[in-house]
Amino acid sequence: MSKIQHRSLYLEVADRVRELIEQGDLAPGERISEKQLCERFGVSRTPLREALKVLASEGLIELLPNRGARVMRLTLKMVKDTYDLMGALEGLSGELACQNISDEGIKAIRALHDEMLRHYHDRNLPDYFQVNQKIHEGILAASANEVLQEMYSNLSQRVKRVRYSKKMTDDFWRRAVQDHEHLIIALEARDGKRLGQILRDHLCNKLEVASLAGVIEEERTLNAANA
Amino acid sequence: MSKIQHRSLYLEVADRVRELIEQGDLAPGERISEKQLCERFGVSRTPLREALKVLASEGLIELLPNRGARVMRLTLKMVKDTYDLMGALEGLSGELACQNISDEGIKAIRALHDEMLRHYHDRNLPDYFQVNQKIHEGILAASANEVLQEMYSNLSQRVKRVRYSKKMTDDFWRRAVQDHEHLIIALEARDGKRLGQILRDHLCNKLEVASLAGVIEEERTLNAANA
DNA sequence: TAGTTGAATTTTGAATTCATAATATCTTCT
DNA sequence: AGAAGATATTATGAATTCAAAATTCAACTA
Repeated sequence: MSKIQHRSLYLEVADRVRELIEQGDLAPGERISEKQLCERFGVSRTPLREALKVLASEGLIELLPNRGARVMRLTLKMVKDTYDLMGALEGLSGELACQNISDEGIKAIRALHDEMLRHYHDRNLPDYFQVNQKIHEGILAASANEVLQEMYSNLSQRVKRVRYSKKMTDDFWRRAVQDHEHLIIALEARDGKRLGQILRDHLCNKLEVASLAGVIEEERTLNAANA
Repeated sequence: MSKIQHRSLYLEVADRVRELIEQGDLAPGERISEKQLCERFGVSRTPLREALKVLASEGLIELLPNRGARVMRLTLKMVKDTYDLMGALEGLSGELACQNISDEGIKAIRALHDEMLRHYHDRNLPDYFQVNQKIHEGILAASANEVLQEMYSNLSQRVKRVRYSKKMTDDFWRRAVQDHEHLIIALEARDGKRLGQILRDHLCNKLEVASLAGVIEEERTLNAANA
């Protein structure tokens, strides 16, 4: 028997709009037409507007009084600030993970780490990225701090759509892997302070930001045309 | 001429409900009646429900499908987790503040610090608390990271209503002041790493949590009666 | 008396309607 | 032709209405 879980319409709508923004179907700075989205989703304006309010409080869109909604436009500074914050949160997750993670949990992360190394040696960037992310998510989960996880995923969502920097110099990559070596050592030693420090300093995020300068700049000029 | 700033009704309502929760007029776990609040505020259900959705996404209330809203019930773990997070955020704010704060800014914080010391020597707890908070807010503002500030104030709001722990042992108080001595030294030396570390370890929050165990426990039994 | 069933009532979810502010279109005039 | 102003259209803000789910409460059964 299937459990009948009737989610509210506005949650469904919010999810759909999040997808549209993430996928880029709704461009940054683009005006969001209520009627258009209503027709697209086949719902009335009431649940749509509720969804928009939620998305605004999540920082994904902005609501201009009497002038509708538009997709939040990311400035370079905003993205930098967000990554700084995510770094701090990861640092905390490291400290807490060391306190709470089980021996099996550590083994699981170690396995991911080894897998990641294989992808590194194969120069398989996509798989490397994916496993890398799994490691960070694993530590986050091991922190056993739900508020932390909630905040992190909100921040992550905000900048998700600009995470398309696929260029990664060999030097940066080597240093990132080096960081991860230290990371796994600290984790296995359950050295929370150390792991926290490593994660805070981990250049992964900053690297992405650096290579993002172009992307954001591009957006800026595009939006200038729009406005 | 007065600037006509017509804020949306739902924002006004959200503010009012936040106040009610903060003040304790709406008790944790208490069911929120839409009709009742509508009559109280003199608005229709539409803006009220929009406000409730926003407050839910802020973590202040929870929405049960088809069963209305209730004020979020704080567990001891939730509060602990939130304070851990706030500590991490303060740590980051310290690092960033050292990079961005002006010499005048440092002087201003120093002035607050000295004022706080006077209140400490006078054993004037309320004023001590207030100035203490101003110092932390000042550092936060000096971080020049708006995303950070936004997130911090959200977390702060969530636990605001349990910040009524007025008992403070002499020993704890002495150590808190000691922390602040180190804090101001690190700030004046613009030693970001150090200031960050101090703020993360600053026991102020943990102290409050410790003394909160009672309050929350009390709530738990109350709610058990409700449910 | 305790527990269960089933209407009556209340409350919530969502669509519709109405009012008002913003935008676009059309005159009119220089 | 182009700018300024008036009018029409459209979009948003908020109240109202309608439908469906939950709650209440009385009657009934064991």
